[in-house]
Amino acid sequence: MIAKTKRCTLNDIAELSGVSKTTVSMVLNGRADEFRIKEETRQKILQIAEKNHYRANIYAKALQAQRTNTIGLVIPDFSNFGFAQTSQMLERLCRNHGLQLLISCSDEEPHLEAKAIENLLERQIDILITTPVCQKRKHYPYLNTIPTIQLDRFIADAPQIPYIITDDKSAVAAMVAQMINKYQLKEFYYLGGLLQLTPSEARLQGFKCGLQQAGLALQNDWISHRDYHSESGYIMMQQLLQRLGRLPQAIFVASYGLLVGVLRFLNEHQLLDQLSSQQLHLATFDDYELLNCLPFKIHSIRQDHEKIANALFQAILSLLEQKPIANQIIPAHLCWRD
Amino acid sequence: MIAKTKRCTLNDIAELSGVSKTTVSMVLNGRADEFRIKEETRQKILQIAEKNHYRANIYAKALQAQRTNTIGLVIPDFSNFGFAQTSQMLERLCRNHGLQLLISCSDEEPHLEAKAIENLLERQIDILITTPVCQKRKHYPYLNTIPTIQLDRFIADAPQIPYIITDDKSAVAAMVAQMINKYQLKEFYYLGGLLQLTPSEARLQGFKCGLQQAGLALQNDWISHRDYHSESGYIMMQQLLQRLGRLPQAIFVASYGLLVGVLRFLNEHQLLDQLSSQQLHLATFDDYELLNCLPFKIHSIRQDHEKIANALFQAILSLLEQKPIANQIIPAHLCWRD
DNA sequence: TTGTAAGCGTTATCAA
DNA sequence: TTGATAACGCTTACAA
Repeated sequence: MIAKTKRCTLNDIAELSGVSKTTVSMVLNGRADEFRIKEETRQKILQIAEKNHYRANIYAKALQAQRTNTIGLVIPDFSNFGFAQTSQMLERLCRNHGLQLLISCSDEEPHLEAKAIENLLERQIDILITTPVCQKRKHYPYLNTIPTIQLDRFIADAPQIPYIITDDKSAVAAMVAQMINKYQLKEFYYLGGLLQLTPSEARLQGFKCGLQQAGLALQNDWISHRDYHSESGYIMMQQLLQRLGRLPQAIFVASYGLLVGVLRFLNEHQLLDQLSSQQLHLATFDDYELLNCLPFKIHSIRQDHEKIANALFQAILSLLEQKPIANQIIPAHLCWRD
Repeated sequence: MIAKTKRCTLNDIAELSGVSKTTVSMVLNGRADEFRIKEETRQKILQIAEKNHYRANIYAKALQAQRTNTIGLVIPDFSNFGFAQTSQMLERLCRNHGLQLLISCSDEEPHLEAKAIENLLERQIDILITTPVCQKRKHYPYLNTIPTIQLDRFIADAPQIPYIITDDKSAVAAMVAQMINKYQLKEFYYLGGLLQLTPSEARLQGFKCGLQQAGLALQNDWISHRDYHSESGYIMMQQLLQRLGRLPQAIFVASYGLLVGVLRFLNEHQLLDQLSSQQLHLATFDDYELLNCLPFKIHSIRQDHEKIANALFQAILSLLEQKPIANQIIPAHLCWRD
């Protein structure tokens, strides 16, 4: 808005058409039939509204309807391809249904997350979708205040808050077990991210499961954990190599970010050709198109962001109708590159 | 909001404190001094508001203030790292200043763009930031209605609408010229995206400039153009190879998406080692961390998304104060990998 | 078939 | 130092 030619309101249209606000409101909301507005009046109003580019003021609407048709979404990171995909699809779905998605970013920082959520609550969002940064319910005092859906992760001690996540565990287990069999692996290392996040936990569990399924006994020093920055991938790879004094037979990396660090390390130490010659078998969680463009094969696990977005949207619709929703665990796809 | 325990309003706080709405409003807006509200009253109100988790209804506020403190942003693609970065930083800046950024996505489709913008206008955004998909002003009839900033591209026949873009031309020219000198190039091919977009045009101009600066005469068949999908990179590379019957000496690729296609082609045809052995020199617009992890060197150009976001934000502030703003052309950085 | 009036939660103006 | 009231633009009982 901001100064400039004043917007045209319901009242303006009413005056121009020589009828009352009520009539205009009914016609413009497609309830002309319901109230048996004369065809002639109807046409006139429609025409005048059209000509004047009338657009209802949603703030007035929200105020009187006591509902904003607005959904808040807090993700850790825009530049994370997966969250970007999910957000993009969800935004489209919402928009097509007259809902406005407000996207914010926590940067994995508790205080930024708190600020983002506080801001969304101020904006009277009808529903909150969040990827919680903290693990305890006590960090989220507003939880009873607003219908909430957890995305990608969940708070351990809030069983009544529904979540929509990827089935990390099954996917990792399947991939790990199959790799062991296929390559006759005698050892398998694991580089993971922040263990307190539920997906990290699930991926690690999947890894252990996979070993078990394939009958390979887990050794203590196979598992490393740090955070999800690519730098951590670099460091873990470096430490692993120092410890072993040689390249391991196989490594599962828990995220693409970590993989980038691992690759950078291997590249800087001229070890990438060990990958090409299959001396080292690499697999990663997350899938990127670039993995198809490398002179070595890295298997990957692709989350189904479309399904996730759809599930989120269905959940939104249910909540808006006050219906309860169930947790959803969306399968992931194994991408084999041979 | 959606049913649940009714939110607490100004009125509620007023009744609880035994004063009028006016007083509460003044205190809660930090204007207690201005109106010389008694310290005692002040404290009581603050306390009661605090205890009841009072949050002002911004819809009521917007309605009465005739201004929404809301900024609309339409980008082509969330999953594009650059746009994601810019959006993320801009969102943070806006939020920290009490502005709400509404992010939408056009998918490079004119009709989706139109819908997204229409939706934002309905939401009474104060300012629109857009990456226009179409080239003619006539596709954007609302342009006089709302203060607008163009991001990354601009419409040719709308010189009065300010834009903020990267200095593609200079960066490409510098990189191309330096590569020619460094590698003693006798030929240089160019794979570009949709020519009607202003950045494509600028990058191509930069390429031509670079040749000229280095004294290399442009040949007709050096330049190919398609859209920005990775598939196009693949196809252009394929056609180039067919045409030449050999690998060229050097190629500049106009975007990371195209580069992915090019690499996929080279990989599928076992040509990547030509890259490692510097038989083929590759450079690309856009910079990704993964380029540091490859067993071959690809030079790149990094846009300064932080500067762009900051420039956008400054422009927003100016426009909100009704001040005019100037076009901005932000320098890019050359990332050499040797 | 259409109009009147109240009310949604704020803020601003003016009065007390 | 504080309060009453109108207004923002819209929807919806209820009235005509």
